[in-house]
Amino acid sequence: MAKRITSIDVAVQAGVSQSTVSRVFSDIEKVAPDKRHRVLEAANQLGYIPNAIARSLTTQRTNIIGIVMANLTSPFYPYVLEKFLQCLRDMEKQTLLFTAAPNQDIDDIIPHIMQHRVDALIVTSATLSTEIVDKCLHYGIPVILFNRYVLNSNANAVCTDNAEGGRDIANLFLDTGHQNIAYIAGQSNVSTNTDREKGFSDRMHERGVTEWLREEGDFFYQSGYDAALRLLTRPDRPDAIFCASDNMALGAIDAARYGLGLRVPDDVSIAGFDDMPMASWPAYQLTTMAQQVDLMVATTIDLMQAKIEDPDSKPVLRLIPGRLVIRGSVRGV
Amino acid sequence: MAKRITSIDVAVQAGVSQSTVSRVFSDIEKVAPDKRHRVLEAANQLGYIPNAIARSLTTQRTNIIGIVMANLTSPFYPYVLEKFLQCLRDMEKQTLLFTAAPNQDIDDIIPHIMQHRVDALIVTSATLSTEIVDKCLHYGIPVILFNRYVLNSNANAVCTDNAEGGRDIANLFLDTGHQNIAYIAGQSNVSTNTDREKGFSDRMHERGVTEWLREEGDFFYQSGYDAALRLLTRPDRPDAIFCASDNMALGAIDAARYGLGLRVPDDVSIAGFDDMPMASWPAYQLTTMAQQVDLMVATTIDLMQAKIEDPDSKPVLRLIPGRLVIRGSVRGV
DNA sequence: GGAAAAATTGAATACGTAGTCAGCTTGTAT
DNA sequence: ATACAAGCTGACTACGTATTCAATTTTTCC
Repeated sequence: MAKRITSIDVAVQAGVSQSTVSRVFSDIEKVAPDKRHRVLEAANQLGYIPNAIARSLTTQRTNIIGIVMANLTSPFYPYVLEKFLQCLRDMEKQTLLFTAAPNQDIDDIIPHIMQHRVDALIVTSATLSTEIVDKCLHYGIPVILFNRYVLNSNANAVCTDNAEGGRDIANLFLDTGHQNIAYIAGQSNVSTNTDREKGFSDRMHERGVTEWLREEGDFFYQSGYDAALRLLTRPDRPDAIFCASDNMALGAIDAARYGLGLRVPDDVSIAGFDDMPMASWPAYQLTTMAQQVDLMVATTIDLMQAKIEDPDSKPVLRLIPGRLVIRGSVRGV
Repeated sequence: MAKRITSIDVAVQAGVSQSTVSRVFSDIEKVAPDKRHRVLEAANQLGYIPNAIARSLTTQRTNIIGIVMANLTSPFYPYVLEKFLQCLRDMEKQTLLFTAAPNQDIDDIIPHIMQHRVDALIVTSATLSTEIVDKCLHYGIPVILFNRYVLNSNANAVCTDNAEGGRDIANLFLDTGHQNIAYIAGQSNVSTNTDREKGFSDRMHERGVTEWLREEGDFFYQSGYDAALRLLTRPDRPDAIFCASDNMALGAIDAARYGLGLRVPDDVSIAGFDDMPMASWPAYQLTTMAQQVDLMVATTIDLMQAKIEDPDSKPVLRLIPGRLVIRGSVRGV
């Protein structure tokens, strides 16, 4: 393993000072064309690659963005991650990715992240305590929550308008004349679930429906499958099920079809939430409330940039409307 | 935004030297219990968090592993990524994640990665040129290819035994009496495809079959759907299709069922490769050659560790056998 | 041609930590 | 009581770059 080449080596080789080499590579200050050329030549010859570590130490910027994720196994989040990676790559930022261990509190991994002095932290699918957010901000690390929000927190947040989405699905089922509607919840302590359920419930009440069936899952396929089995084997079988996630909706469809031999949507209508790629597959044709991921990601990046540039800006919650995507899993549309 | 707290601030507060603070946090050298206590107290009081950047600069280690991925949208790789993240987290390593832009050569992003002086680089779903691998090694950055290999390269590689898997699928179809077998290829310049196809072809020849149908896809769902449509609308309709990926196999199943009203496996048997989570869903019940992801990831990490500890160790290619998972999409088993 | 302005350059220093080395303290064996 | 070892501790420096400031060179404009 060879000696590591530093800017000083390049400087010596090119017959200039280390400052000049630095200037050539930071590309901001002016350097005379001939010297620039000599430096680049020397750098190329020696195989010099600037050391981002050392650079970060002096500039107090790492150009690294931390992303906290869970649930990489659900197909929705990989798509989100991919979008973030694309955006950040286009901005010449690097991405440090973190997941929490199954029973690990997200708050506990934040100090690890902070050691690396990321320029900002994007948190998806997990909620941070107000204290830890404030701690990050105190250290000058902006925090942006994606698809989560915490009231009275100092973190920026970008979120689908889950309540509105829930209302829309209630409307959809009622408009198409469904009589016996059920809801399959995700984990009931997660805001994405509670908001969707709240919107759904409110609209149901507004339109005069006061009772409906409810089962609880965990956002994943299997729980949707199981919950749907429970619902659809009842004597008062529902004719429509709103699932708090596409994952569960796909499980519900499979439960209806393969578990019980029912037809979707003839025997039971099923709607989901997210619009993950599989929702459009011929096998499912899931009618669902799409999250506008591209827009959400872009908004998140914008908020992040704004907060990096003006750390004192007030925290913002941006609600992004969902888009109802009508496919074939709800009858009567 | 407050002043950044450094080890010197802690040292002053605790009435010790900066060295001692460093020793307390690097946790290797001995420090008298009372001083250690005073340091920790002071650190806690001031909200001190060690600066990993500065640490990396002196230790010449970042504790960061780079991972290069493409195809996060195919459900197989998120699972792989999740496993890597778990393993690395357990080792107290951080993960810097990179994806290539659609038409970007992986070789071009390596310099960006090297700037950050990652301790090692894991490359999945992309192939590196021999030159760039050597460049990484020259800089002391071990490279481990995951599910890819390059002959005569100096990179370590961990790979499913794709050829053996292809042979096994050929055996499966022939043993169960299929007469007219087809193959749907992934991109034909990717080793995962060519190896699977080579194994499949060889075994077919060995067992006296010299001709079969072939279509080409790109490993993704839609291409499997389209290719299966082409195959299954032929007058000499195949009674078995081996798809080079589960993704395409699911597309093929949907094409058969929803595109053409055929039954799987009664009218056509379909086998895949990967065993991604959806393969086990009731809707598909896909018989497939499973890649032993956990074992592959663990092996990759092992090779990485070994190479970090002994940079001069010879490059190794580890073939991990696949496991045939029999479900319901192939008849006669 | 000369003065002033602009552009370029290099020396020196800061960034925050780890680790070396020498000195100090304490304990131990003689 | 003395010599010696062992255990701690602190001063100092390296890590590789960006950046400030002053010095130098070049350009511009009368």
